Amino acid sequence: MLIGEFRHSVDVKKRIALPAKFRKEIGKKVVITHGLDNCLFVYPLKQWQIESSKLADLPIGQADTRGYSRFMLAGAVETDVDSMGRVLIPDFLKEFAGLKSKVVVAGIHNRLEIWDEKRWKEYTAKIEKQADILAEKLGASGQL
Amino acid sequence: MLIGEFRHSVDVKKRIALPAKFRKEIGKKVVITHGLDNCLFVYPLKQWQIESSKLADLPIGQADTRGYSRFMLAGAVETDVDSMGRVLIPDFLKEFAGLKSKVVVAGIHNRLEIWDEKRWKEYTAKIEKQADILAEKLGASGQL
DNA sequence: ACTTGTAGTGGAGAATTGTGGGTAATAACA
DNA sequence: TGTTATTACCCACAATTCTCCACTACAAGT
Repeated sequence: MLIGEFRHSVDVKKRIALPAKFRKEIGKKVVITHGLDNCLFVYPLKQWQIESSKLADLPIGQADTRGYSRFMLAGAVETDVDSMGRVLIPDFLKEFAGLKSKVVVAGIHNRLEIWDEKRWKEYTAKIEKQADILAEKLGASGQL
Repeated sequence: MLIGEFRHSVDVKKRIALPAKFRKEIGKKVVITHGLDNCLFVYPLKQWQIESSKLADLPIGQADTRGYSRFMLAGAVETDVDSMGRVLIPDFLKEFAGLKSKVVVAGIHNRLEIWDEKRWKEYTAKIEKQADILAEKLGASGQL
């Protein structure tokens, strides 16, 4: 289970160090792709196979699902983790997520998320305020 | 069953000693995460697995549930309890809960809660006044 | 009341992690 | 084919984190 929140920086060569805690669980190959809410998703290769097959099963007849699969699949890159536990972020993904120098790497169950630090702060500030309401809602609808 | 309320302090290295009473029941590994009402939840590893599997099942397609799982999962850290029964509090959690020097560690059934002493006093003062009203409400709706 | 044991706090040394840079290899263009 | 630019791999340093040990204070039992 990948959990936790870590602050790292993008170096001049567009590399981001993955937190040491995650390295064992993640392995040597990962897939980085467009995430939701302007972040990047990083899946361990194994997990990616599960996720991408879900996308493959979506009906091709609907414009919405077509668009969504393109968004996720075409935006995906398979990358090696280097010997120091770092991954290289392609330009188009770096730009998509608006990554500046400081980023946040967050573990969300079976994936990592990479956020620009500023956006992360804004997002979490918003969520914190709603957390109790959300908990209430999810509880009421039996999802929690 | 974890019950009781203990006063402790955060040392210069952001460590908090867990009450000796709880150590056996808690074990060597715990997960600390964002709690509701600005405190931190501390789960024994076993209990966490139960809680987190609920979160893992939430749909990724809804903004609400995405936000809530980020709040709980990215806000969580798995930590070892050191040989003296202490846990390390990461910066972002310490800040979230507004922990100063003095904290309160409270046992709530199957988890611990860590509160800043000042906030705890304010909160309990408020709740004490309402306790009979709350009991009434819960009784009326058949929950108690 | 004294002694013994346990619990809470603080500090120092050691190991690990994060980040930057340097060199070699590959690719592209002239 | 030679030269340049970009990418990949590896090493080293610096800062942070972890682990272990010691001291003090409170509590309990004799």
